Amino acid sequence: MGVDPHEQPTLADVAERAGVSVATASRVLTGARPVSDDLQRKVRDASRSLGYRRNTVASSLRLQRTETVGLVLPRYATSFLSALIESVSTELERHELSLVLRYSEPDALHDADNIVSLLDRRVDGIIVCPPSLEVSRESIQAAASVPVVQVGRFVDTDRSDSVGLDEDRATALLVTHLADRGATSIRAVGFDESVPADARRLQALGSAGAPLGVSLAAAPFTPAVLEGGIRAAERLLDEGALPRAIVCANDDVASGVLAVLRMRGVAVPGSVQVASMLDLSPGREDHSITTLRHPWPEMGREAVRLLVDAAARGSDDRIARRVSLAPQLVPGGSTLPSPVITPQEQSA
Amino acid sequence: MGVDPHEQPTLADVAERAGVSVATASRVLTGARPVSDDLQRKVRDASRSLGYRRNTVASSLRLQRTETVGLVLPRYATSFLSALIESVSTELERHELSLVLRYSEPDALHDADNIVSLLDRRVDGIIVCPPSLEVSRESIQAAASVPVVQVGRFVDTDRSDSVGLDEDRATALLVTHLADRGATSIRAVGFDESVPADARRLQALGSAGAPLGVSLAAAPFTPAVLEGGIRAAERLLDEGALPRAIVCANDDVASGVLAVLRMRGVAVPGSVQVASMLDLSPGREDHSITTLRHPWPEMGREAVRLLVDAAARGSDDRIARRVSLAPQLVPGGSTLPSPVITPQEQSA
DNA sequence: TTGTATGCGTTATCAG
DNA sequence: CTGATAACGCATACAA
Repeated sequence: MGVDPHEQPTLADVAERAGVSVATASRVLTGARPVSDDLQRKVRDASRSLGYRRNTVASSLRLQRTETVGLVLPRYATSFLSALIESVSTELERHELSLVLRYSEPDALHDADNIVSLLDRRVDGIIVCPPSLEVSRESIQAAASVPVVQVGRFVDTDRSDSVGLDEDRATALLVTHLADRGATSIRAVGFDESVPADARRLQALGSAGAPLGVSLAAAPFTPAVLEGGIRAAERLLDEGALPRAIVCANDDVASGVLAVLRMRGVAVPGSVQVASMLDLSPGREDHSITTLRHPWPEMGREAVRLLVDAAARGSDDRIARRVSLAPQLVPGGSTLPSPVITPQEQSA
Repeated sequence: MGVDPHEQPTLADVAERAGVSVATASRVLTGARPVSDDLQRKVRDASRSLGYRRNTVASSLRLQRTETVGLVLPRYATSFLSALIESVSTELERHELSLVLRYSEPDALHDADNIVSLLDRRVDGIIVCPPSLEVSRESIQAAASVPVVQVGRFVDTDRSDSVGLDEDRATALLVTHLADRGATSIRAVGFDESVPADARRLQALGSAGAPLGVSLAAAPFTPAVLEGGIRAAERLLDEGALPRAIVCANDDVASGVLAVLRMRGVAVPGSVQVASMLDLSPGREDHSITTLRHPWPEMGREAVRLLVDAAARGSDDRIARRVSLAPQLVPGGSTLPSPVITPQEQSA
């Protein structure tokens, strides 16, 4: 049993060196049970001088716990999610937990495979950002043996906690921002009414505007990309009836709209204000467009919090908890800097 | 030994059900050694009917191999790196390897801690994007027990492979692009000559331009952010001596420069062309600025390739390999669409 | 407080 | 080809 310098020393090596049993060495190093000061010191010295490091694999096998959490993300939204990855990672670190990351294709089977494979690794919990609704239902069922929390969307399951976005509140935030700045009519660009999520957003825009006296109309659908914004803006200009505000599906659409309006000499935000409902580059600090930013860092933190809590509580009384977070309104140069003073207020 | 439905079945359960020894069950499931067709079928049936899944923790302990690799990223560059994370993850998946992710602070001790902690988890290899040069030297020494590959920067170590960027080639690409489009003078904005990396880039700009008859001058340093670009452009305009081309440290600086030039009525790219040396939002397809994009996906792939290869070769004859990748020139609206026809060419 | 012995779930060695 | 058994490295029940 020569001490090969390239092999990691084991607890047995430490114990031998310290002249104690492995049990004692273990107890000193884990702090699980009281050990006399004398042996305590001997073990620590031995450990240090050998450069001992606990083998977490063996430890995991024994403890039936890996101190590891799996994070499953949809592949095709990667850049949005880097903030989420980082916050989850940071928050896990605070709990001495490791993060194993996995991407899922927009495909049910692969998604479930992913979770199963994470379970094979005996992760202590899973955070999943569901790529689609029906896909994940079964995946999450599959993971019933460990706590799961969903983040980013709500999926109809009563076996897992979830943290999502309060989209209606987000919409109201944006509409109020525009109304405060004098907008009396909104045109929505880049929304597809036949897609449930978009339909819901349009609906929310409408209901938020109504009490404020803001009318809403959806522009004919164009794709939610730069070119879509350009086409929509051109059509709007040709029709000749510009609204006081344009709300776009995301930043790219808004960029397109903005470019066309300015090129054609329309003052933005002077005569028309433009805003986006989805910030596409959360890492950047480019305030050219007023937009709604998902609170990814907070969502990550919250997800970890739920997970750790669920793990601590054990599997009894598993009641699904839903946490809603409001997005952040990031004011930019495409809407007016400060509220317009209305005539009523002036006379007051 | 009641079969608790909530406990994962073990190999022993499968063996019992199939009426064979655990050894045989293991052989069937791993395919390590030949087993008679009859027993093979029995074991598979038993495994399937029990929903058996191999416990990779136990497997790892036995095999002294976790099929896991660690990825260490600097925290404060997160959004740039999401493309790297994804490509590394995807490529690892092809090799049935799991990714455990960790962020490092710009701080030597923490960086080393990170690697040690990964080693405690017995990862089979480590990919690290070094936050700073001297920091990582020791960290990488610490990881001598497993293969390490550095990605994104070259650190002077002859014990690890690395994949980096061919910055000089990148610079030449950009300068040629500008020269082809009629630029005869370049002003560099947002570079700090006292920072070695920036000094090197300026030098590269100069050497690339010289043979093409392009002169280079650095503008007085302003920070490499939007405001820095704005201030630099204003100063340039006040001096009254505009160059034919402006090369900025990154996209943000370029945005600032662009905004000021256009606001003050300077035609871009008509009279002045503007380019950036660092694409800040690789996820986006916004072609408003000509820029250089790091080939993150390719770098990730290459890093995994090196790692897997190193692991296969074992620790003998560890000669450090360096692979350099050229960045991609992404043409945008801030430089001319196609090369200018020079007088010589016209007369030819 | 300390030591002995056992098991976590797999895989590999060694006989048969 | 198959089976019994010994590790892998650690943590704990139990005995002292």
